Order: sequence, then structure tokens, then C-alpha cells
Amino acid sequence: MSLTTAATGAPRVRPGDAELAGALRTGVMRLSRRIRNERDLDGPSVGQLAVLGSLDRFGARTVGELAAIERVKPPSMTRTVNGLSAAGLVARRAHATDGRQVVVELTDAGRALLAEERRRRDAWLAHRLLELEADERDLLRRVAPLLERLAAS
Amino acid sequence: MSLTTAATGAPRVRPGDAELAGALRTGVMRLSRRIRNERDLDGPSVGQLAVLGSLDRFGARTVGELAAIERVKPPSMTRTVNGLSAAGLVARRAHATDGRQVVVELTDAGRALLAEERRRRDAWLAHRLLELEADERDLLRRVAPLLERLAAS
DNA sequence: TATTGTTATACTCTATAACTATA
DNA sequence: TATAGTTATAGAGTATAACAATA
Repeated sequence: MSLTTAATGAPRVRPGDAELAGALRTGVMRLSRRIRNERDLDGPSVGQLAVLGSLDRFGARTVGELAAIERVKPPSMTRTVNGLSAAGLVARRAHATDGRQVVVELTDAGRALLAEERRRRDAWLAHRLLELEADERDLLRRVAPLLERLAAS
Repeated sequence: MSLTTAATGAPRVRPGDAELAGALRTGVMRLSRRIRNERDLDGPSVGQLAVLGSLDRFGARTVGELAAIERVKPPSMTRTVNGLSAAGLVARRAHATDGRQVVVELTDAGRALLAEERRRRDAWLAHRLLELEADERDLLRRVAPLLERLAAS
């Protein structure tokens, strides 16, 4: 099975390509809805957890940077940070040199919650993943960065 | 907390497994947000399009069946169907034998819109997909049903 | 003037609870 | 009584527009 044309070497569109966008879209949208539904109702929201994770991975970031990372608008990130701050999971502090910017950083409580969150990663998604075959998990592991790339493009 | 049991011979968790749920979750959530943002603002919403697609694939279905397929609650599906009906894309009709149920079916306009939607599948997602390598698209094609399975489990 | 963040406001999608009609 | 769908209402998450503070 050749995936490229003999002439140009350009990727050849296969029969299923016309349906791929649709299939991927419905799969992503349904799974995202499912994830939103299954999370711990007393804990941080999915969006809040994503911010905590980014702060842990990348270190303290301004509100604007967090908005860019999560691909939301600044007012939305302000709201998300407000929630995290009210829960004591992040703290705002002044930017060292630019008085307009607000730096957001994890608190000890935020780090602890993140650790706890990781510890119970056998919540429903991880649990469902374990019901898959090993090669299917491998597939998903390779695809996760692809989804990020698509979201960032 | 053990993720596998030596006794059952279940797939053994590899080093990356602990992070898979988190990576998949953030990828799915960000891409879903991106998809929501990029759609045609004058056309049907993502949820409405999904329903049109299901009606096309599976044929006429009751409101309750559509709610189950899309994994939303009946009142949400009533709203979605209301929007589609107001746009003339679907029609309600009485169930043949059960007066409580309402059957939803595609109209000609709905079918035409769906065809048009497919024709311009080189909108941003399909366009982005074509920028990937052929083997990456193959990966996504194999993963799409997996996402559905995860969402349905 | 331009940029960063916030406040005010509104819209979309989803949910639960209560209600109607039918089985 | 139980089920299917709808209506009423509320909550979460997002957006745009206007504003304040700072560069």
C-alpha cells in the first residue's frame, strides 16, 4: 500500500480522509463532554486543573500567558484564576518589572492537590484506558501530542 | 493501588501510562475548545451537526435515542432538536405505535446542508489534518473510534 | 497610544426538577 | 405507576466591550 504518489512524493489522500475530520471531531467532542461530566464535582474544574498543570510544568506565568496556553481569552482566564485563588490553590503576585502584569504561581496547597490528582489518576479515564489493549494505549499515547498540535495550529 | 495484577496477566503498565490520562485529557479538551471556536458561526453548532450526522448514519431516531447517542440528557436534546427544527434541518413526526415518543428525521434541507458540510471539509480541521504526515493521519483514523469507545464506556 | 488585566454583560450548552401526555 | 418528552430554571464556561492602571 503506497501512501505517496510516485510522481511527487506528496502525501496521497486515502479514501477515508474525507471522513476523518468528521470522525475525529465527533470523537473528540463526545469524549470532552464525558470528561467534563466525570470529574470530581467538589474538586477543581477541568479548566482549572489544566491551569494548575501548566503552572506545574512551566512554572509561574502571567494571566495573559496562561490565557494563551489554554487558548482562552484573558477575561476567561481571570475567572479561572479567581476560582483557583479563592480555593487557595494559586496566588497572584506583582510582576517584577511590569506593573500591568500579574504573575500567577502555585501554592503549596495547589501542588499538593496536583500530586493527589496524579495519585488518583486511576479515576474513570485512566480506568477506562486500562480496559484497552496495550497497543491501543500506545496508539493514544502517540496521538495525544498530535491533538495538542492540532489545537495549537 | 495496583494498576495491574500479576495474577490475571492483564496488560502491564508501561512507564508512560501514569501520564497518559493527563496528556489525553488536555489534548482532547484543548482540541474540543478549538473546534468549538473555529466552526462557522452562521451554521449549525457542533452539537447540532453531530445530531445531523447521527440521523444520516443511523436514520430517523427518537429524541431519547438521540440523547443517548450524544450522551446528553433529554432536555438538552430537546433544545438541540428545537434549533435544528427551527432551521428546517430536521422534522418531528409521531411515533408509529407509541404516542409518547417523538421521531426526528432529516429534511431535504438537512441532507443538503450535511452534503455541503462534507464538501467543505477542507475547513480548518481537515486543512490541519492535511498538514500532518500521512502516517499521522492513519494514527488519528485508528484513534477516532477509540475516542468514541472511551466516551461511550 | 498601546498593552495588561479586570469588570460588566450576554450567550451557549448543559444539567436537575417539575409538568404533561401516554403506556 | 412508569416512561417520553417538554418547560422552567440554574450553573458553568466562554466571549465581546468598556474600563483602569501602567508602559
